[in-house]
Amino acid sequence: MIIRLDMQSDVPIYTQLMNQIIEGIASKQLAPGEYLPSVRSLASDIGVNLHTVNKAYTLLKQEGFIQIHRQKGVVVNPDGMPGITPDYQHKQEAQLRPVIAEAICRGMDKTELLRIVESFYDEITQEPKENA
Amino acid sequence: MIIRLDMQSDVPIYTQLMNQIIEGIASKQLAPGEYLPSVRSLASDIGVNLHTVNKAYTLLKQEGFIQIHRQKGVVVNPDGMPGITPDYQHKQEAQLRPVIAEAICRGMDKTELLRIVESFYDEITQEPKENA
DNA sequence: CATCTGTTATATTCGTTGTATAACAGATGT
DNA sequence: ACATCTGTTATACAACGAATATAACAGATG
Repeated sequence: MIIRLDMQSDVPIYTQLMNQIIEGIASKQLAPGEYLPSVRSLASDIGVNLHTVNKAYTLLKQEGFIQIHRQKGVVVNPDGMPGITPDYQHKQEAQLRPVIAEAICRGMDKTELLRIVESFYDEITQEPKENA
Repeated sequence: MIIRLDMQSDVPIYTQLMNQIIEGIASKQLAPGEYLPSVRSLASDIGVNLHTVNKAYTLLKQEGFIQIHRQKGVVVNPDGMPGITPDYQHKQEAQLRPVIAEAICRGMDKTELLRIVESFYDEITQEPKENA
């Protein structure tokens, strides 16, 4: 999978990494059971420190997206993804409300907003386009 | 309008302030032309520093949600809200994609996600419930 | 036994967040 | 005139987070 980082972004690198891996799983470019690069090789590939990658992996593990095996490496959780927990629902609400509120302020129609969300949903689930 | 701050949150205070004012406008608890408390009085009300409120106000002004008049105070933009600019669309995509991707990972159905977005949209536009 | 894996421990640099004072400049009300 | 309100600006400081840089440890593998 191709990782794109924006070093100018105010979004932390480890967060960008987490987001891209999660989107990779959502788009089935990464399948459960599939191995991810080691912290050291990924770090050197994308030109960041080992600890930055390790932080992303550790957080993804805590949330249940991946498993980390001591001397075998990092693997997309073969037991499936975490479900819709109450904690997750709260996090999702905290993320969605401000976005929706701003859309309303700017005069975005409800159907228009839903259309946008739907199109992103489709865009993500339709990829595995791996080859660009 | 009632401001609720979570001092334990990892979301910066000035961001929480911006979000709540934007949601206040979206829910019509705050109308265009309406005056907001001065930086000093709001800061003392919610128990934070003057500069923290000032930062929120300054950013809201830069984005066009409010106007700041030198010696008269801060007012919700009476000329209307900012529209759907390309910059805004990019920001919105950057905010939405990770949320949608995680929802997909966790097995959230498209119609379920749309239902959630719609219910938040309705919840915000249906308030002015001011009295709790 | 060298080499790979994740893990842990320090230390350092840098930017952001939030606070704390202080002062300035213009408008308003008495 | 004068006190008082407004936003604004300038510093300084403490605390934290992000990212880097080394180094070392522990277990598995070839």
